[in-house]
Amino acid sequence: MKDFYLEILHIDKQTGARYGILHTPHGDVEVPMFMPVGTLATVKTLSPEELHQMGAGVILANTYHLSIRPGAEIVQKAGGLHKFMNWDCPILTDSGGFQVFSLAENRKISEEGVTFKNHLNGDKLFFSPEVSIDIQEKLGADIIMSFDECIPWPSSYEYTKKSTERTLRWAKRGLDAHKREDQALFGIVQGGDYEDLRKMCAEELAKMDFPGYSIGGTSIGEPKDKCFEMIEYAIKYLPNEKPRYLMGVGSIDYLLGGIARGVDMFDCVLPTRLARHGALMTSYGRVNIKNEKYKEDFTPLDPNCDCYCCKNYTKAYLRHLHVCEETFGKRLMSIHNIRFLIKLMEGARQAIKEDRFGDYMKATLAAFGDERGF
RNA sequence: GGGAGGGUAGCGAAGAGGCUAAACGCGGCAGACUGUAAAUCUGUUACCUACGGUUUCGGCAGUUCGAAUCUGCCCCCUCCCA
Repeated sequence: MKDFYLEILHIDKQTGARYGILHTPHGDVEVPMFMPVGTLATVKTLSPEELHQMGAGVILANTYHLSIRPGAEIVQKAGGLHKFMNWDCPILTDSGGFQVFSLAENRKISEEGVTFKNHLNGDKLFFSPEVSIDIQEKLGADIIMSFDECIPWPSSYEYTKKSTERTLRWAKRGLDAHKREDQALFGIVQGGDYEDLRKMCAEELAKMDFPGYSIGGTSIGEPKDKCFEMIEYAIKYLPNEKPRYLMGVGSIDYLLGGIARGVDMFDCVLPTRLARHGALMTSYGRVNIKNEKYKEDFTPLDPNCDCYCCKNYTKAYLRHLHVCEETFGKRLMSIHNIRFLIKLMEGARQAIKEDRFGDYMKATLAAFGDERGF
């Protein structure tokens, strides 16, 4: 598809991080970028207008969840996801592969696909590579994912090999089933933390010539160095000119570490979930807004932040809203956390363009001052 | 004045002789969260010089090896009838 391609404009001399523009049918976005997650066709508590204001480029939605409610046909009748949810910029849908992992108690995997017992009423729900592609074509996102199995960590070599080979066969089947010309279908690199399996998977996917490649099976409880290894094992064997998407990563250290290793795109529920739970990412570290010490703190959450929340409200007010379980607090804090990550990316892009991404990473992590990086 | 029912940790509320420093809920405090079954989940919440010790279930006095639980008196609250 010619509407979709990555234009790499600069490579950071310190780290090899990439700056570029991703062209999509719904507009161009700069990378590296962070994509907020709107599983059910909404980034929880936020409006599209707010997301635009924060500088969000692409947002995610989920195939498994939308196929249950409201159903792919309804979204299709609505005119596709963009119209349905009033989001005119690019959308990426995940294939349901993550649910193979997260809903593992209620599913059975076979060569043909995965039979879920749907988490709402126990109905049988069969997902194959073809079914997932069909649903994603109906949803109509700009970027769609191959149906894979997100393998738990740790997993045995034998299981990882078996599953990764199956994911590869599924990728091929999805590719064959995919018809829409205005959607970029990404292949997903699995392989656990085994270098040879990651290599094999990446090389095989590269042969299939996807318009983009995802790195899956990370940020599911593995240690940070493992995650970075898995990224490196995969990226080494992926074509340079294609976009690389590290799935499910959203903490500051992982994001910066991913960029340094050549990742272009990230998504994560972390900023929105943390926000709803009163945990905030700031330039000086993590803030748990419900802590008593903020009761009378009438200063902004993050003096270095330009978001609507930080410009207009105090920590004491945010704490009050959170303690009272007021929805507005969740919105304000979601705005902040997402804006924080998007701003982190803006800084990263600028640093790459100026060949100082390594310094930027070091300084940002030092200022954050938390080993955990979120 | 007569009758009935009550007083348990910050609040609500179980418990009706030892397994009870006292269930459970709320509130408080703290923590977790990474391609969203998450506006969710976990820990903690009498006091202390804290792998042990001290003082508790309206008050006082008893019964008992042992009492929040049984007895007596007192104080207070709620409801009904006058």
